[in-house]
Amino acid sequence: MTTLASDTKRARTRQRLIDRGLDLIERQGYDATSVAQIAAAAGVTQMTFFRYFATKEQLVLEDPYDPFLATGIGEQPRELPPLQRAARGIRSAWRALPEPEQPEIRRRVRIAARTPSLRGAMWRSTGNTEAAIVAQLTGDGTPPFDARAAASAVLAALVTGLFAWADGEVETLGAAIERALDVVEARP
Amino acid sequence: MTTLASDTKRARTRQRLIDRGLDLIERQGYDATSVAQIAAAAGVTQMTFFRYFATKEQLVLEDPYDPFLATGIGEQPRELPPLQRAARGIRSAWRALPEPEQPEIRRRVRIAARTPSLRGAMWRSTGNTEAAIVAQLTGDGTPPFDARAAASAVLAALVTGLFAWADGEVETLGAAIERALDVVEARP
DNA sequence: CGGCGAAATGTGAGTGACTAACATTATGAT
DNA sequence: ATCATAATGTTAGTCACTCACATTTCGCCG
Repeated sequence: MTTLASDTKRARTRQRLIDRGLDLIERQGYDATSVAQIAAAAGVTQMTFFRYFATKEQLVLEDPYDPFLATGIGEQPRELPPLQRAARGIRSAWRALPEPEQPEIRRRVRIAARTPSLRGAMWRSTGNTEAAIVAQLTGDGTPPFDARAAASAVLAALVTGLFAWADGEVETLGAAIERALDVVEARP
Repeated sequence: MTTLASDTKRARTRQRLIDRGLDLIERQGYDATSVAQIAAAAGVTQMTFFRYFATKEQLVLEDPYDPFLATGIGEQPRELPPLQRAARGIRSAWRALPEPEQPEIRRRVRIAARTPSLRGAMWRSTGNTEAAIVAQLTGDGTPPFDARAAASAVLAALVTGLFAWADGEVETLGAAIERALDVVEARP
């Protein structure tokens, strides 16, 4: 069992699928690019593609989200309503995070932003993060209904910010996130 | 051109597809129910199904949303931040609306809430409403980025409320919407 | 160094959503 | 009764995705 070498090969094949796949999709569009085509471009079979990615969507939607975003919520003052606690918590968690490698993420997000079917899928892919936020909020005593409403609202704003960033509307990923959170946190 | 009579037949076939389709899906689950099965149950061909519904999703997702929800936003005071304007506007538009026929909507929403692939599709199906809200907000002078962030956040909370209602967690549709808006509007 | 075993990949057949071109039936107005 | 048109059917195809089974690759151990 040669874990190291085979892991290396696995990783290489996987990366080839991603590189060739994103290339093709950027050139032709997501819907116009077939899995067979991507697999062929990576020198591999359709079947192998599906051994690495359960669906065609997942090639693009390596979710840029992270349940880690929820970790800052517990530290927020309890007097704040859940929406503010979530927003502030995410802001502080984000600031504590090292800048992620943006070029790859940006390719993916730009594709997702331009492909209607993927915009919906993106929403679904935030499921883990949403659950983590909800768990933090309910742990603080927020009723589940309110926790879910607040978590989904904050994440929706974040996704919107991501799309704006991928479109070049905002300079940096950080700026997009901060601004999206500003909108959510704004007080009358 | 017998518009009236043929429209009647069209409407009947369509309704048969909806009734039989929702029946089957409720019993077997969305993924386990094939279009061919639904069509057969409605005494019709697969091809005919697709002449009435572009996709299988659309049988369930006759969107319960309505761009009409955006109409109340213009009346909100300009000093409010966009998130509050959107939430208050939707609240007043909703109150002005006659109670929709809930049983049918509830069937659909319950199915959507239980089917992961449909949860994502539901998000996409709010597109029209979101655009209407964004238009209202930008018309009031809100920058597009902020308008989109606020609109998506409010709608996300609304969808969450809808799901809770379909799950029986909240008594009435109206209560679910009001409460979701409460969470979004809450001030620190 | 030669073969063993597991990981990686391939093959072939099948299902189900969806599309397009073309043929057929049904229906209501004249 | 007839005729245009709406409604439906037929057939054949593409593409995402699955399953069962066969084959290759490759490091490791005797």
